[in-house]
Amino acid sequence: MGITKLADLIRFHAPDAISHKEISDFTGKVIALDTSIVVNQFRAATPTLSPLTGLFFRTLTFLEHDIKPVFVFDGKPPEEKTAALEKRAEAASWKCPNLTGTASSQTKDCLHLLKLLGVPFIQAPGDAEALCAQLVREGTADAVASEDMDTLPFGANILIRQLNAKRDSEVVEYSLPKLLEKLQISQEEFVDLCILLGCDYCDKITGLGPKKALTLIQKHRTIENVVLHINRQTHPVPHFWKYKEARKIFLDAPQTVDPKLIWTEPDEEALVGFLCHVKYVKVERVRRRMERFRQTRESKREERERDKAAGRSRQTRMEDFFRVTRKREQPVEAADSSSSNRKRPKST
DNA sequence: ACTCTGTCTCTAGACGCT
DNA sequence: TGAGACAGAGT
DNA sequence: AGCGTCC
Repeated sequence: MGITKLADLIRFHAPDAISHKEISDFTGKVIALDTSIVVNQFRAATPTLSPLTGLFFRTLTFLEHDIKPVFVFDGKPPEEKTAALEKRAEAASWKCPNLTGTASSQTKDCLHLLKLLGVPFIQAPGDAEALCAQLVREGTADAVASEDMDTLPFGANILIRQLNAKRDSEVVEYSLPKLLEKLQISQEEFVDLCILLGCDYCDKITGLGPKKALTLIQKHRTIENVVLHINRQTHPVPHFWKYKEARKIFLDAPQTVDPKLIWTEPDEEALVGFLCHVKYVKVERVRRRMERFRQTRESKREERERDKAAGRSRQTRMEDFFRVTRKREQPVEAADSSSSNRKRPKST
């Protein structure tokens, strides 16, 4: 579920924290991905067939762009989240939610596939989103790609949405520093704001939506102070409200060893063996994709050689990450400061 | 008027052939 | 599952 | 670009 209406709030109150890019702008970056989100996307898109092929194709596309993905797997969700998970499972189907953190067979398949692709993965102690955010905070990853907004209160500076394998698709980047700057609140205050908006870890105060919650936090800075200044008749505080626990989950980083992330060449023969023999994917499909993969990499390599020979210095580091705006200029100057920054200036 | 809530509806990935 | 559109109720 | 297929 993520944070209720947070995307709307940002779009309306801090559009400058959002920038539109394309996948090639993330060349050379380490991107952390919440595996369960990715797999669920493929499952939702093609309910009848395995999400493995989707994972296979998309990961290769990342690698073709010299993007270094690291897949993070969910661990045992925190106690506070079980209520939300149960409610979600009940709404979806009768199935009991996985509260134990035990790897399903599907998860094992994903692990195996990633291993054959030479892509690193990490088992999170708790929520994958939390660990993704920590990887970004400590500099292990440059950004986290997810459709969920949770990583922002978890402290990930850069969140990327709509990062898929389609050509010319718009990638949406959220900058946490820009967001806090624009809203004029601290990270701690932002966490309180997210709790008021509604998160997975505790109840919310009914009657408070994005606009009021933001105003209240900007005025009173903490949930404790907000509670003192609202009408408790019209906006009753939940009984046994565990907002402090939720706050702790967001702000206290999960302890984890910083693993050395290694990317190696995909093992084509093993991939064919697994995907085609075990999972019955058409051999020719896998082969053809791997062929394209090798060709794309080769041409990229040649291109780099040419650039180096031409004296162009290599792509540098973190700095250009925040400044990439080499898309054709967007008509941002044209009045309209409110919400519609969503124009697509076309595609190359 | 403004804003939150509930309910409804639609959509969702990537490839390759034409 | 989430995200937009709409109707409805509360302030 | 549109559309059927992937498993």
